[in-house]
Amino acid sequence: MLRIAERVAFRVGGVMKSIELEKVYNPKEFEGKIYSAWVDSGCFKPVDKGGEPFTVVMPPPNVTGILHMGHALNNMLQDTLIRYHRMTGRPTLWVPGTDHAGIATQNVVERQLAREGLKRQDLGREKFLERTWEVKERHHDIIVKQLKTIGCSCDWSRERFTMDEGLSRAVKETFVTLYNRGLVYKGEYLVNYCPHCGTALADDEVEHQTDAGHLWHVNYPFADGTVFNGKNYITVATTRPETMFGDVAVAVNPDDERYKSIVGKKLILPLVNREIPIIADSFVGIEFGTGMVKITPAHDPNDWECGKRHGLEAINILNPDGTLNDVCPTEFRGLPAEEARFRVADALSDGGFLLKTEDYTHEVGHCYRCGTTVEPYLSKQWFVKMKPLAEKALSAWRAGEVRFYPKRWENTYSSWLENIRDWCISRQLWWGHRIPVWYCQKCGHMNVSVDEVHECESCGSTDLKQDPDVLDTWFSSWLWPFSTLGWPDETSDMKRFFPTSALVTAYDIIFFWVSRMIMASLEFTGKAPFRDIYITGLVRDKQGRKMSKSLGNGIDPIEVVELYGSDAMKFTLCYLAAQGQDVLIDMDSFRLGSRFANKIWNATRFLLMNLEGRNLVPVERESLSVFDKWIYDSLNRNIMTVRHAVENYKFNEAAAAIYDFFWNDFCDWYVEIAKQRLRSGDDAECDRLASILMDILRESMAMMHPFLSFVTEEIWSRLPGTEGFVISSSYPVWREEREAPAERSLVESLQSIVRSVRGIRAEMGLPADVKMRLVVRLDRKGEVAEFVKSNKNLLGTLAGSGEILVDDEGTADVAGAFPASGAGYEVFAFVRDVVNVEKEIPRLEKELKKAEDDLAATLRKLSNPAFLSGAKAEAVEKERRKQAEFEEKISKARAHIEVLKSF
RNA sequence: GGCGAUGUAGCUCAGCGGGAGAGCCCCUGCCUUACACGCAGGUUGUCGCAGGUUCAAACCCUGCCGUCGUCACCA
Repeated sequence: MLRIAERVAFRVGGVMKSIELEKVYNPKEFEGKIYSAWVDSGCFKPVDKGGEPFTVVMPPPNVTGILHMGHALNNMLQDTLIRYHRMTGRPTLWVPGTDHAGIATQNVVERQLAREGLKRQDLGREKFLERTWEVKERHHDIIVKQLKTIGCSCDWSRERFTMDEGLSRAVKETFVTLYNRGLVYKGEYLVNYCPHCGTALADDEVEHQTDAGHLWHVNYPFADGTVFNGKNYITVATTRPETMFGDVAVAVNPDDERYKSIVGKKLILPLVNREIPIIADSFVGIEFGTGMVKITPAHDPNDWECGKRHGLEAINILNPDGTLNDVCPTEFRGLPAEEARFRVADALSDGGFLLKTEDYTHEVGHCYRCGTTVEPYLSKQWFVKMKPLAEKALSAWRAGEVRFYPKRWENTYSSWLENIRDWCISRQLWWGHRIPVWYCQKCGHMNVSVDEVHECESCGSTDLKQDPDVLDTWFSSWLWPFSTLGWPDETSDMKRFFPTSALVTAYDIIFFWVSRMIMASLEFTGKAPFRDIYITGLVRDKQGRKMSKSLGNGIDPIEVVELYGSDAMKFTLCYLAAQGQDVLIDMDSFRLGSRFANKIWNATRFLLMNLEGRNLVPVERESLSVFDKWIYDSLNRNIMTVRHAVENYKFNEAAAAIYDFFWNDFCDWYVEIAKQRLRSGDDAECDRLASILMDILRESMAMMHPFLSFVTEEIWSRLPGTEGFVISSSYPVWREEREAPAERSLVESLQSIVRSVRGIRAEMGLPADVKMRLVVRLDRKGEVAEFVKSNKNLLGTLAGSGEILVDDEGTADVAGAFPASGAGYEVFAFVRDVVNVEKEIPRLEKELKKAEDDLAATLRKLSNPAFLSGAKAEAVEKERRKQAEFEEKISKARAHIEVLKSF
């Protein structure tokens, strides 16, 4: 990268020298250096030029590990947005940060300890937390390094961590405020409990899987010897016989005619000989199983609700570690539930209580962090009352304050909010925000306070104990968009950058995170935290499978950078990131971006080589040739396409437009044409052309910068006439004066002729050194004819032909020449000796057939009175034009076939 | 079971009311004064199936089939 001073010297030096670029595009040479230069010059910080700010807060990666491809996709798309908006002149802020990821991080540390044969209790809370902070620091450093490696232009001076002092204060503030508003409460409820992690989980932290299990049919005898249907017992079916020790009733549906007579009777619970009643409750399905359900309020959510309705006791049969407790008969105490299940079944069988055992697959909840089967478990926990919060989030969405891209995710969002249940926020973990509640050991009062309490506010006792639990990790994440900007303080960042503009995240955390952020933000700031929500697809392998450690199909983003460079990765991901679509990739996919970056590099190299002896001049619109106007028109169109695409989160459309413009229009046509013009020997013309080439190249770099940040910056630094960094330059704008439809049409005609001639060459297999004599017959006189005539040399170069006659009178002798045709022209190549008639006639016949089919379709429409009266005028007009075109094609093709047959 | 997505060239996918597209792959020539990570040319499709709406449907509607994702307390 050249320093700015050197570049200025190029500019004022008058006559240019050739600027040499290394022969090979080697991103490793400059990506690191450029990133440092950006950071050093502070260009990731917002610059206030007066416009409306554009703000994004980065979804904070968990400090449990390192970044995967999903993070790379996410952050690279954000970077593209950020760079684009920054270049449009808006004060642009991207806030980076990381998440402490409570349970996940704690698990990482506990796994480490386990390898040393230790448990967290062996270390004690303080030592354990020290160790966790070390893990956090280590992963944090790796994550930051990775984000820098992939080029994220976030403002590192504003980096945050969910357990920072400021954010911790925000968490406490939130908890206390919600408590005071009656939206946080403590209560004894049946919660999801992971015996492995030793903590309660929220409903959405439970993943349901289909597990193979059994359905045991167990007989419960009547207590009073009642005989019912010829038996002195009834049968219930259960998937979890071990929970029978917690049974307090058997329920039937009140409308179940079969059992009306036995409701109220007592049964004997086998193995423990406890009496339980038969009750009627409408939640019982008449159709399912025997129509009888054992009721275990402490271990099943339905039974819990049912028990509450009937005032039944909840008997907890489990220890916190998932083993059976002292309520159970001695022989089962201490056994893990899973093992106890079979032992109890055996015991039931031995006692003659087991009627039968069936195989049964059903949905079972598992911990989303460790995969252990989750137990419904009765315990005292803290909850957030969600309904009032959800209402606000729903109305904000209905009012259009948040918008999803793609829109369909709104269903996911709204249906979750509409069916919301209270959120269990206490976790029996050590890593996280300690619940800001102090229990008075004397009077039992709960002191809820942001600041540490030393004296009970009720009785004044100093004997206080803080709640040992911590808060769910999402209880800090849901504040992220404003806690990172300094809330609850009224900071200048809050005033300036909140609410933020866009959120980019994956769909798997819409519930966990997106909707909760909206709820928290509305509750505490009164505003939606962001306007646009762009939901990315998931990164998958080429077979469409999720990338995972266990499958070993993951791709390390850093390896991609090593192999292809950050630009190649970002461009490829953008190119593949169709809105709402998953991104299927393998390592080779990134060759797309790599090839493109290489193309840009080499095109630049070529153009810079040609600066030798040139004197760069201002580009005057009036002096532009048809080709010049055409390329500016192309650039102009693409600028509009890209701007529109980025502003609507259509990254793939933007990337495709860039690719198409730079590779096809610019390199394959404009630069190829320029090559010939540069050989003219006319210094003034060459100076002008070199200036235009530099102009287009410079503007292209700016246009492409959000997508290929490093290579465009590197090239920018080598181009004459550039100042500063491209990252801080202005995004190109569409300009009306650049529109050139007439010139576009002329160039397209010429392109079409060139392609026809090339087609003939290729079909004939003509060696490069054989120059064909050509007649180009134009159907109409006028501009096109003049244009082709004045570009005969160019046509010859591009198409590889010798002497060319442009015939707009239709008089040239073309006897024996090989024909080809397109709209408005025919070309005749004098290549009789090498024509392969056998091969060519079928090809032309195929063309003819296609044209005939097209014509037939067009005629069908035009002969349909309904079409003529019902269709828009333009549509009818277009069909007429098509008719003429197809007829022309047909007549030419027929003639050409005759010509060939005569050979 | 509810909801949603998706089915277009061998592969990955754009297009979403008026002439079937891209990239990769494949085939044929070319190391043409940047790029073989290249240049030029070419092949390839009952646009899942069946109905309907419309002058016109890959595109809108309905049903079906396939695939995937999500939510859901049925013992």
